[in-house]
Amino acid sequence: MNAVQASDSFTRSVEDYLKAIYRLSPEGRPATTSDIAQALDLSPASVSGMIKRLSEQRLLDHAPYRGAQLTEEGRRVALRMVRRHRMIESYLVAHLGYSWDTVHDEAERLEHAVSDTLVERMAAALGHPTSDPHGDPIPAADGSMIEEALSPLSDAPEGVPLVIRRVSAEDPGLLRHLAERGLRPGVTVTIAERQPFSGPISIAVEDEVQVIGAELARHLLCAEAEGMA
Amino acid sequence: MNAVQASDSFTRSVEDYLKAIYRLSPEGRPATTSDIAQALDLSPASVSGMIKRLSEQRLLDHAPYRGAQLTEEGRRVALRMVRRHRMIESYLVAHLGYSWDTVHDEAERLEHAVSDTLVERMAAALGHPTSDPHGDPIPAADGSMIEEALSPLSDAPEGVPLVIRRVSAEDPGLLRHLAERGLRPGVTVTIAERQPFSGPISIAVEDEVQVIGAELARHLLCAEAEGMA
DNA sequence: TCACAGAATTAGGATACACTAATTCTGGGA
DNA sequence: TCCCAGAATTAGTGTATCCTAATTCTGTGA
Repeated sequence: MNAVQASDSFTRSVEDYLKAIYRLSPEGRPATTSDIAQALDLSPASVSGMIKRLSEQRLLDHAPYRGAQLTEEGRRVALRMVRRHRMIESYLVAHLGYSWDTVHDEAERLEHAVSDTLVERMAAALGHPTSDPHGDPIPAADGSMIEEALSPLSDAPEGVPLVIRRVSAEDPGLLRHLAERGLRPGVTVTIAERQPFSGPISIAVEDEVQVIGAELARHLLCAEAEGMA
Repeated sequence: MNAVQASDSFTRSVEDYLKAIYRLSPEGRPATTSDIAQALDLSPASVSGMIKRLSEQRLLDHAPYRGAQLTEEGRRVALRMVRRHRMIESYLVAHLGYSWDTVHDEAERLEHAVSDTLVERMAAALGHPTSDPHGDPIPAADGSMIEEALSPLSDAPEGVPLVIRRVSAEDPGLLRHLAERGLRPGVTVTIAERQPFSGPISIAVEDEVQVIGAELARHLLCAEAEGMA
């Protein structure tokens, strides 16, 4: 009862830092102080201070001027927050009438307040989903997560049927725009024609042809449509 | 845009103080520093300090050594917290499998994190209930609340059919004990016999006769059973 | 190789809230 | 009326987190 955390209670700030660092280190590479500061809208000086404190608590590994990366324990906490966030989003959309463009902020606050019990009750009510309304994978309670390799629609070849699996965006306006066009996870699309130089892309979406910008297409992460069943 | 709050965001501590003071001033009489300290498990010195700060924010009226009472604004905030707490408890019991003895702590944390939108969505999902699983009245969104005059079962006359309306207790063990005996809001009971000197009370509960202590009976708030329909 | 721009850290302060210890006030008996 | 026990407040600290300003480090281009 010494090195081990009393249980699992961290301040809201600590949870936010760990989650941000998790998001900023895709391959476990260290996250920089300024990236963390930008992600959390704090000054770099504040981030330096917090990194030092979190290192002392063995939630981060940190060599001065070399960025910070999560320890095993830090990663565990971060993944728990990600699970909470995505499970809460899923629940609010499925049972309380939220739309995917309005659910983020609510989840952002609730994730710090829910108990593990509540998260598991929501999971059960949803049938233990493995992805959230944006298609982002939900880590399992043990921290494991299945990450499918996906490519942005902007890079996909013409003529091949693709399934939108994830929509990687938080901006409500953008999400609403996509929803209005039926561009959401699970939908099958085929690129009809792509203009060169990152120009607009014509896509067939469920019998309709739409033209979208390359910028938008970058947010749509797809897999090749297969028999699957 | 000066005396008026930016919007409606207070710290968790502030919300807890206001809620506690609300509960401690049934008739708007000032709550004492030591009562607040006891309710929140804080030192009286800390409470003195916070009372001063809340007075400056015009959430409390306070004359030194004379206790604190809510201002109109303070009362509004307190009632909003009470609504949240009771609505959350109702929702968790109705939709997420919580029992009335385990729901309090979860609600205590969530009430600081939910948005008004979420509270109203839960209210709608529940059909706008006016009381929570313990029978406590839920203030309306505008702060109005119907409080029925009730008397404890321990004081009720023999032979008169009574409806349990509220169970005023938080202790999980006590609540479980009552639930096991079918003593919950909405149930009709009749006192068969009362022992003198605060002795045990025999009651008929839905065709069964039970004997409970006067202490327990004090937590059961009842109204006379009437036609009602 | 070395200076310098930009990144990171340290220094020094502020705020919110908690605590213990010391002090002050209030109201009720003698 | 006056004293004193208990309640309340003030004084002085500590922790967590943020900030701005000053300083230090790192890596890159000449």
